[in-house]
Amino acid sequence: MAKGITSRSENYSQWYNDIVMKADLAENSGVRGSMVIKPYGYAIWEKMQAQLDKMFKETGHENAYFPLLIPKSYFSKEANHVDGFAKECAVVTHYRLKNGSSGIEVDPEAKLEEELIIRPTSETIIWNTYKKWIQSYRDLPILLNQWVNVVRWEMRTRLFLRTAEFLWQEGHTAHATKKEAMAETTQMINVYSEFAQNWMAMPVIIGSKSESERFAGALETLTIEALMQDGKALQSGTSHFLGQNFAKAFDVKFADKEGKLEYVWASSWGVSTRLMGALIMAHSDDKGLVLPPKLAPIQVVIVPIYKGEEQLEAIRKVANKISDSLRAKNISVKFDDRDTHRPGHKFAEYELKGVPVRLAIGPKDLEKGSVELARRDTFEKNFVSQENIDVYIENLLEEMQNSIFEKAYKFREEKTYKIDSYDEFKKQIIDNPGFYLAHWDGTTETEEKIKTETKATIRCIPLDAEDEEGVCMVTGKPSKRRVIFAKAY
RNA sequence: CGGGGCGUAGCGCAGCCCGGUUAGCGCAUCUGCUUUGGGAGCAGAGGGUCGCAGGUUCGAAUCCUGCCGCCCCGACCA
Repeated sequence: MAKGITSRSENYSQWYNDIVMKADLAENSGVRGSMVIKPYGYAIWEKMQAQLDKMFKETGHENAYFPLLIPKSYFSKEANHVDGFAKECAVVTHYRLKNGSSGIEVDPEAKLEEELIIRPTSETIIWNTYKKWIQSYRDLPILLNQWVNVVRWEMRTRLFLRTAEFLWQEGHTAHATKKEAMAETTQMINVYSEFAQNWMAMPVIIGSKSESERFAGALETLTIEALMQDGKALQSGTSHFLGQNFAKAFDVKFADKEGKLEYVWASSWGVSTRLMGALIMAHSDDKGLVLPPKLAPIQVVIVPIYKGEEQLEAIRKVANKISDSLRAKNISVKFDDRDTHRPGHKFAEYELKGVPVRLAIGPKDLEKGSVELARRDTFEKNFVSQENIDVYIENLLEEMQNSIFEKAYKFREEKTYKIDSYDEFKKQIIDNPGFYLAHWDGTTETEEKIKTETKATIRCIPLDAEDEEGVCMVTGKPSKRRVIFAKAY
């Protein structure tokens, strides 16, 4: 029995919190909604970052950095964009403190002429900059990304899933044609999908957002949607086709080959530390975190079981040899020879932290030339030979990566239903949450009605959905394809 | 911002209703010995502005007033 982890069936959100805390991923800070990401949690994020960054660069993008503080006036330039973000902006109004009667206070003398907004996203400051960079079609495309923190003053926050300050990357591209900007938007949602599925072992559905769920200022929002173990959907990454909205707002024009002035076409795309939440909820169990091997900071841990210094030394020799052979294959290993904790404690701890493979080496193994190998995802344990164990583990990690994906995929398939009756839908979405494929008449009113009555929203209109003639489950009006409804985080 | 709950040791809590010696318990920490193939045992030790400010009282963690903070549920959202 895991010490102090609430089971999923008992209280899912408590289970989630317990994992985050007990696996040492993050904790709340003194500021509501702002979290401290602890070393182990940050190590996972770094692995995600490294891979995504590589994929961005492989698709021709470069990294840059734009400032944290954005003049308030920039926000008023794109009407939809302001509407979307105005309610959740942190605003800097002063630049100095002083000693007052009741301690340190804001110096009223030091009021800013123009207030500064702490970026909730960077379209405005970036397009203000692009204006200076773009004159001709020869300056295009611009393909930039930045890894930064942003602040959105959310009313209710949850570790990783929704925090007031979060880490993310935001890509911002500028193109000469609509076609190219659209292609970029699609390319990047595919990059996210590939990352989610191949690295996070998390199946996702690619789709476009309905108008009401679209990014503020976008003409089209593509999304990857994943299903969590409680049957709720998590939007895990988005890629936006911004049309010429920001170019118009910031007056960014370029001369095309004929010398005609045209507005620039844009895309933006991002994933955040919310992916950590997705990773946790997609795979973990009542014993703790389950990590796909490709994102595990420690892939193999070796726990010695010994009596006395002499035996530990003998085990250390074997452990070092195994570690060296694994590291030669780029597999991360930790030999935990702490004398302050007993083996059982360590076993539980590494299960909690989701280390994929655990080796235990004791006197029996020294005799037999074996090790005890336990895999985190299935809890299977067996004794394997020390001979060629590096090859064995290399294959095993790959198998686990696949098997974790398969499990999540199977779960999603089991929780995906076609539904045609609205009455049935209302009942099922509560009793048996999951992805519901239903016909919808395409109107915001119907979408709104469903949201009010069931709390379910349209997660996306899947890109690969087959055409299927049908009628809207609410209004009976004609529909050409099914969309995905679910309750969402 | 509306509804509910809670602030007592690093963490989790009891005590408060019904005021009364030195404010307890579990986990964690420290020391020592024994232990080590699934979260060790025993013995001892350290650690508190009882959220803050007033008030009532001979006496306040406990009663009263005000303030602050946090958590949960809703509206908002990656």
